[in-house]
Amino acid sequence: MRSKIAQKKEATVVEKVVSLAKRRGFVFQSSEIYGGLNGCWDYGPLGVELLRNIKEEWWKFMTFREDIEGLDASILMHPRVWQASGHVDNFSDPMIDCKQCKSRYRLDTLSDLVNQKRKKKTINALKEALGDGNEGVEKINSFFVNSDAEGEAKLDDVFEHILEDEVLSRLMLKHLNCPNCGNAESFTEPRSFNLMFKTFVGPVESTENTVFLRPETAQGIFVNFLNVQGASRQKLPFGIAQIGKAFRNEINTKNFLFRTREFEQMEMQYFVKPEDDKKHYDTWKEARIQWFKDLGMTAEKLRFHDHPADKLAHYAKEATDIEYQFPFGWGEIEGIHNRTNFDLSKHQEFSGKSQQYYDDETKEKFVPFIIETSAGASRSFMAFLVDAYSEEEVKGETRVVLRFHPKLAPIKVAILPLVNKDGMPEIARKIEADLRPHMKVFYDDKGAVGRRYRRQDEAGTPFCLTVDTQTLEDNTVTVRERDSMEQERIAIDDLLVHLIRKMK
RNA sequence: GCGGGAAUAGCUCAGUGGUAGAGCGCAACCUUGCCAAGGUUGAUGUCGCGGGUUCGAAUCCCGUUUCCCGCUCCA
Repeated sequence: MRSKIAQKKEATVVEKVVSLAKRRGFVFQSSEIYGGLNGCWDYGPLGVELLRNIKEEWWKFMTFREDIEGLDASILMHPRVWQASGHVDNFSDPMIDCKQCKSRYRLDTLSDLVNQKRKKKTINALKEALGDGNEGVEKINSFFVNSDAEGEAKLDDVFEHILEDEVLSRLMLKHLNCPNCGNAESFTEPRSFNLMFKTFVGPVESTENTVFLRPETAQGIFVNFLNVQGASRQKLPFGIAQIGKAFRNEINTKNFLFRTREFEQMEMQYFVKPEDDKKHYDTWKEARIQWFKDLGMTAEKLRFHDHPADKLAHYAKEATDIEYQFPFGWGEIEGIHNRTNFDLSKHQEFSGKSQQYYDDETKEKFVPFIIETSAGASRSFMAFLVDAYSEEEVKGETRVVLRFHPKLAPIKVAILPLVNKDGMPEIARKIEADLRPHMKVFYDDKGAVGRRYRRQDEAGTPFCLTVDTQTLEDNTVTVRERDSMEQERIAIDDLLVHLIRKMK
């Protein structure tokens, strides 16, 4: 158990990182000069490099192999896609909250929590409040008359009908006490929590022109399954990888980049024979956590969180999250799911187009199973950033270092003339020009060299090259390593090879 | 969506009704001799935003936005 002091200290780590992120140009708040936009963030000069490097490493990991193809699907898709996927239906349920005890209820299941006696009392109270001859009362009476249900079920039926009526449900909720805490008049207005952003195709804002910003990139892969398979002549098992933005109209945003309304996903959907699902699921599960470790993320701060069978999503047979221990607690950075043939079957059903795969060996047609690896690029960014952040005491001063893996570091090498004279700047500029085509470099000749080192530490630059007096004599420079602060002398001619080797 | 806290220079913060401040950072020039510590000069604020009270508001009141924490939610 963590103490309050420990929690407080941990909380400040996020604050420090947010502060550093802004100061050094990793992350800015969106539309800051207008007061910001809730849950949206912009990646600055260093941030965009880090994010690109993360995505680049993922892309190479996924597609530099024989059995995975790349894809970049449109963000806007046919609205039927989201009906087939279940996103439209599953997330349009109106909800209410109890202001007293903070319980949340789905309006369509609220009836189950209210007993007969209470229902009767509530309906009567509603009718009384409306008054005789009122339209609403007549409507309620017609619910009774038209209900096919018998006996007690009839009351349930009517109660549910009232809840489904937009006007009557609001009125009835005023007479219904919270099933949990029993308080009266403590419900909020019913609200729909559809997580998808809507917009319109074409200039007319009408229902039939409504499309959604995708809430996940996966569906773009699923609907292109046969296109990709045919074009690439792949055979099962094979995967499709995609990186792209997705949008969810979250109720609450939270924890810096962790829960945002616009975010980026790195998804790879692996299509397999149904009987091989377990094997591939296990393989990908291990491969994905190893990826984070190989890029320097602290192994002790990574774990699996397997979803128990009774809490699986409607499409999943088996699921796990890769979680990172953020300062605010464990949080998912990637999900690995066995999605079965749910998605392709649904699209087959809704589109009327066969999504079956023909196996030449067994001469069988079937809808493949899908093993999904779905990583959050934005969340990974935050995890890598937080994980890299460190402070240490050096001669009584605090040294702030971002210990990025060299592959992820926004700037790979800083080139520093020790002093701005004796021809050192000229040599340093020459080195800069030679290295720049190969990697992101930064030239700095301002102020004392120690200060320049520290500035690079804060940006996470793994190597600093310093041109000094000895350079003038033997054409070597010092290569200063970020984490150890140790230096070695390397001949200028060997620099490129040396650095590339160091960055592996 | 509910409750609590916060918002003043790029960052960290002081400023309880009377001229907008400090440290660090940043920029220019000088000086340099390997880990943020020399010198000189300089820039930067609608005190989150909008109303109100007041002769006068960063300060008091109301609203609002954003961030953080807790609850809730997270297919």
